[in-house]
Amino acid sequence: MGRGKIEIKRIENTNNRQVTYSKRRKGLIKKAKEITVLCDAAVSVVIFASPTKLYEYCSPSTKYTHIHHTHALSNEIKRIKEENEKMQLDLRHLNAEDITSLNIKELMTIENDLENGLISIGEKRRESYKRMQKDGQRLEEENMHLRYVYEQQMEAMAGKVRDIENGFNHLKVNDQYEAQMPFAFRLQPNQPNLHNQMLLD
Amino acid sequence: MGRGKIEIKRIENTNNRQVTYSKRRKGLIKKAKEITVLCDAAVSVVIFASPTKLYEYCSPSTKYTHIHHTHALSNEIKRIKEENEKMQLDLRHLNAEDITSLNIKELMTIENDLENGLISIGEKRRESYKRMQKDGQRLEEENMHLRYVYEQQMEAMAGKVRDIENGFNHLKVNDQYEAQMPFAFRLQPNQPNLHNQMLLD
DNA sequence: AACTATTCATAAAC
DNA sequence: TGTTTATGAATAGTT
Repeated sequence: MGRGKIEIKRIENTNNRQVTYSKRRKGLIKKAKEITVLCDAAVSVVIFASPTKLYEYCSPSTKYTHIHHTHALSNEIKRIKEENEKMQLDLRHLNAEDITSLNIKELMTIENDLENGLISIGEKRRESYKRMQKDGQRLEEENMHLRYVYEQQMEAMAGKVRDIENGFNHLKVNDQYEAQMPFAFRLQPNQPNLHNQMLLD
Repeated sequence: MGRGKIEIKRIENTNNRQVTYSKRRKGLIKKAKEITVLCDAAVSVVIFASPTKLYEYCSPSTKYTHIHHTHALSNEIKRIKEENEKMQLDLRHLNAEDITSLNIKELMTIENDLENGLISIGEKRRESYKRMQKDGQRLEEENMHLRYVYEQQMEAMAGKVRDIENGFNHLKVNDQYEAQMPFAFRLQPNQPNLHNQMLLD
């Protein structure tokens, strides 16, 4: 749409390319805003123009969603890791002490059996203990599954967020662009462990 | 542009809004692609139509980092999965062996302790059960929390997972996201009386 | 940066 | 949902 039809391929003339970029960038962001308002959709548009210029548009709901998700995901990942450590400690604790405790009970049961001629108590306790452990295992499995699926989310979400962040870092040449960077696409900086581990390859 | 000029405000008629959304989404992404090619710019467009439907466009230049970080994250996921598997093994070990780990030597040792009045059996046993009960409660609470927090994110991001799996540079135009919702979030009723079952004596 | 001829996107209708 | 078409919007080339 213009004085003549153009083929969609890279505009080799630098000046023309810049001019077209400015015009189309403006148009693109205008249309993003329009669809946001007209259709109640959450839209984010991020444009990196080489070499140093960035323009972006985020609808308010997108911004909120991204901030919320990013923050929530970071915290949840951290919490889950801590929880894993705790659980393992608990498990070791169970191994170390409860077994002994159980053995004591068994002994006591046997004593009781010997004294009173009863055999049901020990069996009852054993069953109860088994059931508790089974419940624990079931819950662990359930949690693991939840985490697994959740991690797939993380993969998609955090990867994308980080890409954009890296893209910004890569292109950024001064603080002006830092200021332009949409807050929505920054990972929360208070998760250094998460950050490092994620970047390990 | 169209049969008549329209004001840029939310389209209240649901059907009209949907139609306009489809058309303009298509147009927006087309223009994003065009500016990418024409002007050598990196563009990312993400559109949430509803919590469950997501469309995105990433220019090829943003693809690489995306893939890289997705890969990096999958390693982290792998690590966490292994961690969880370990825990499960520990629990199985507890189930399989500890119940039957009573052996004569231990019995003799404990018997000896009993004879010498060194052990308060009842107290130890109560502590043991209490701890396991607490552990079960904690796991259940965590489970509920995980479900609560993740379910919302799942709904919002399930489509994105599909997008990542299928490739990064395509516009998805099907509406199968709901059907592809992970099974983890088809909630099954938990055993409601776990705590009661855990109680003994 | 403006202008404007032209193509393009799309609102309404079907 | 898809197709058509009249119309307004976007913009390529010009100044």
